[in-house]
Amino acid sequence: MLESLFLNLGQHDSLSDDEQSLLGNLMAGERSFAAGQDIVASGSRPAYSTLILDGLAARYKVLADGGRQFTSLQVPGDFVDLYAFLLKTMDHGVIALSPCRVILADHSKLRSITERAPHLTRLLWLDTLIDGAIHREWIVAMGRRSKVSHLAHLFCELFVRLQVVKHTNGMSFHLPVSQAELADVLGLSVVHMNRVISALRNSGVIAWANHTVTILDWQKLQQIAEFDPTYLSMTREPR
Amino acid sequence: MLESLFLNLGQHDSLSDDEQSLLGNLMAGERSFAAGQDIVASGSRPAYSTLILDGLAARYKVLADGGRQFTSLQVPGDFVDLYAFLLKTMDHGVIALSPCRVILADHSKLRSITERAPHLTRLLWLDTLIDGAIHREWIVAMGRRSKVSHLAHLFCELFVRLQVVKHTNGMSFHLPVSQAELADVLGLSVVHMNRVISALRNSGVIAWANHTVTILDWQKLQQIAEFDPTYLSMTREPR
DNA sequence: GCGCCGAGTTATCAAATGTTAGCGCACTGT
DNA sequence: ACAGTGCGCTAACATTTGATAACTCGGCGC
Repeated sequence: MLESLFLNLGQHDSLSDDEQSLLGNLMAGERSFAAGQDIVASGSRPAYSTLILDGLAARYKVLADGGRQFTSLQVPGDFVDLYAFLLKTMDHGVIALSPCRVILADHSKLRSITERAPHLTRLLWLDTLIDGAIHREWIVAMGRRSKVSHLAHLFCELFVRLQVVKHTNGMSFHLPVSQAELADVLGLSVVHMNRVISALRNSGVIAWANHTVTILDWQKLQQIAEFDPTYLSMTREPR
Repeated sequence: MLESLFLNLGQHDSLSDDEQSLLGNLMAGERSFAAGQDIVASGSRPAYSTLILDGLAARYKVLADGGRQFTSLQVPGDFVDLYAFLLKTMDHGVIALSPCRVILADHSKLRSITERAPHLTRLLWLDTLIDGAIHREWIVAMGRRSKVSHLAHLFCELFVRLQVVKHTNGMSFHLPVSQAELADVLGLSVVHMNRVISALRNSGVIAWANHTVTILDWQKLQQIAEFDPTYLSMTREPR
């Protein structure tokens, strides 16, 4: 059941049997959320962190004028709020974009991992660091890429991340979001989001229908996005 | 000499004498960089992480068309690349925006801290988590705030962060950046950056001259920015 | 079968933002 | 004193992006 977690953490360095059982022991209490439901509420002080087993979720903040901005997309094998273990208070919410199955990690058990399992601790720390690296890439995309390039970059990132946890199907992956939700990822109006999507479609590098994205020209998509996966740290080495 | 590091880490939870001496032992090898010099090069695999003792630095990426985007600003007491300890390869550069005095932390010594000092490890982890929280706030600002609000938010954030390490002077702080550099923070053209700065100045909440920002109306600046410092985790509690 | 409703799409116009160019001022080196 | 240079600032115009509205289409409940 924790296969996607093992695939995710294990891509960076090998996980010993002991570590896998520590993780198995850590994760307990499966839950389900419907699309649109809050998985973690802004302002709360959760006593556990949440791992996605299945579904798509996102972190978000809402401003006074009602504007919403997603700050990350979370796929199976991702902790959506591992940082809450040390940050304590959630300064933003996490929402299920599609029906989500999740499993919980008690903060007290996480703490005992930091006391007793340094290597596993470093791998969990690394997981949050990659989170940060993705944030930085999003900042660059929002600030200095064209909107088409930004969207292309997002598709590259999602494809690669989903591939790691075996949630791609050939050159396709499931993306259960509306154009309005995607607009809250890129920081655009819905109308302009539609224009950008049309442009990327017309360039012939992707198709997107029935909530499924198909990459028609991976080479060219990467070029448009100037995609360099270094920031995802997808190499196995001692950590 | 490590006072700003102690102020920075110590604001979140108390640092024992043992932990302070561990940190003292960790940090060695002072260096200086001139404004405009790279402190860490993109693509490198540093064997140590860098702490700022004095000066202002920034992480950045450069795109193919020459566009540059800063992804963070780093003040005294900040590790500019603590994550490189686990991420291994730098996917971006770090530049000195003003003359910088820094001190280094060997990655091998950092690793031994994770093996032997769990509480200090958690505080260092926390430091990188706050980094991530700041990134998320920047994403929200870039995506959904007006440009004036974005700039106001940046000033709020810098003021509060500099206050923690005692680098403010009343309601003023030193900000040794040109408008062109600031444009690379907000993701704007230089011309538009100038318009935004003028607008914020004309609203009477800040003054900015001789590389010194003075907050004239802290209340109103926070309102314009919708600033909520929760994300900076500035409360002292067990971590 | 019928109508409602959400999502995608397009058109039109307005506002925000970028580009290019130029001016003035303070600072610097000669 | 002088020219050169970096930086802040402004103008004029082009392009991108947003706001509003309307139309289509398919799913879904009645």
